[in-house]
Amino acid sequence: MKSAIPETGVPITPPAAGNGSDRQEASLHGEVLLRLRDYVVEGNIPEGARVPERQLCEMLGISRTPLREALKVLAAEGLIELLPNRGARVRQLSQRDLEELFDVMAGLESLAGRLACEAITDEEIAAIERLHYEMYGHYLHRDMHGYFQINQQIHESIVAAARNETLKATYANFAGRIRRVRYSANFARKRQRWGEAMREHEAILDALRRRAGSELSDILFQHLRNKRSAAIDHLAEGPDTGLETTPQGD
Amino acid sequence: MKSAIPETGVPITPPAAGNGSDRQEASLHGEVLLRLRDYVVEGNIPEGARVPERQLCEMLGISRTPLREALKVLAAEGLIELLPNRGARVRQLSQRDLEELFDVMAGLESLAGRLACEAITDEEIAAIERLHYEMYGHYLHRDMHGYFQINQQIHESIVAAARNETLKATYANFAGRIRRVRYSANFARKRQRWGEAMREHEAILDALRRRAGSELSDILFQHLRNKRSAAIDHLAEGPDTGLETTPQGD
DNA sequence: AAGCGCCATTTTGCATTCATTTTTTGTCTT
DNA sequence: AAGACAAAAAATGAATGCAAAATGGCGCTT
Repeated sequence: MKSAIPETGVPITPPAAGNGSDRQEASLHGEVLLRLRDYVVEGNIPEGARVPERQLCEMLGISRTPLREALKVLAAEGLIELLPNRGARVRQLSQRDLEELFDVMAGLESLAGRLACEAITDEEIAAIERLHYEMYGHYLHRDMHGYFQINQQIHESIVAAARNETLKATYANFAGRIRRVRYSANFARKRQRWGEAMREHEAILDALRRRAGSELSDILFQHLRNKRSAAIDHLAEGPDTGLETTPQGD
Repeated sequence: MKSAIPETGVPITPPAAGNGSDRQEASLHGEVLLRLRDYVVEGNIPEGARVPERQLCEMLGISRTPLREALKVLAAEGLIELLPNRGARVRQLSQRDLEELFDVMAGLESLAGRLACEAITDEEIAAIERLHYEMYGHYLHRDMHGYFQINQQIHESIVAAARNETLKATYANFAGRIRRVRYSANFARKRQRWGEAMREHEAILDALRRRAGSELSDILFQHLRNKRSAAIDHLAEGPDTGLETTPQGD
């Protein structure tokens, strides 16, 4: 019995207990869903690894019914896949899958930019500008971790400015799928892309200030497309060289 | 006991029976999922209506376990919503929700157009041209039904040409959510939009022939945006006037 | 007669149990 | 010793059972 799951037997906090995390979810299956999703996204389960329900039940301290409900949802979200009679496995993403995901993400951000131009306030733009300069600081200090942190915040700000909850939820879903790969592959952006990306970000800000919707849409798509190439290339080459590090990013 | 569901007690065909529809799905919950999704999308359940599990079980001839699994998935897909301890109801879409959905659809089609330009073959373009002329015929004959049928095929062809299964699946999901509203509201496009839409379609074809990705992206977004206005306006005014008819369409 | 509160019924949420299917293990044959 | 077959063990899929919450109805109060 080789368990694919590293033992972190932390049972679900009883519903009554003060929920440390502020997201309350009365039902058990809801709680399980949130926990399992994070667990998978954070890469705690190896790709394609078999995940016996029983083991997850013990780990979460629940019965199989709510667990199976959560698994079905995760499968619908594209994080895992359910082979009939053969259990759930973490979805293995081919290179092609990743390319597709990146392109859809690019499309969503592109849309977000276009919509943002219709509704964004000057204050929001100012906030993004501040983030931009903060990121520039990280860039100058060669602080990749800080850089990607801010980078992600910028992109999320744009999505938020689009004023479209449906888009936001969809974006979050795809971001999760990709993040899962990031965590496990621990891949980095190329150094050489750094300066380029900074310039692109300036163009993004510029278009945003001018509320140039379709222009921003174009820039964002290309920006993400470039990232896609870098990321995919890196994955194809194999994991980290040790020269660059990154925990997560945009 | 007022049932929200019109009685169409057609139990699920036993797994052994020759599956008339070619989509085979061994597991019961999978079958239930497909059936229920169609059932909801086709508008058989009134908006916001309460749907007792028991009743659905009888209708489908199964026990509650697989049904509940299917409900969770449908909730994740956004078709229904599950209130804790208070059952499932068909998701009620506010006007704002619809606007958001249309915008996301516009973004997805816009992306599809952009990607399609990278990979579409001359044959595929020729096929779309044929559809276009066929649609033009329906337009001349004032045949709205035929018109929308072909219209939908055109948009689906573009999505198919994008060569992105992830995008295609996401597109299908949102299309389902919107179609549900279409079925129940039975709303129509304005007559006045017809000519305009035809012109836009010609521009789409033109950009596609030139493989002008970002241009096509722009045109498609605007095209869908215009439709959005027409559709939302119509919904706001209230259902059909009787002058125009439409079963479904893009 | 209208409003409020209590109790019965229904319904949901989860655990447990049962039936298949898959996987593993052990043995036998060659 | 290697491969194949068969039986045992385990895992999945679905149904049933049980506790808690919600809905509805009834009587009571004012």
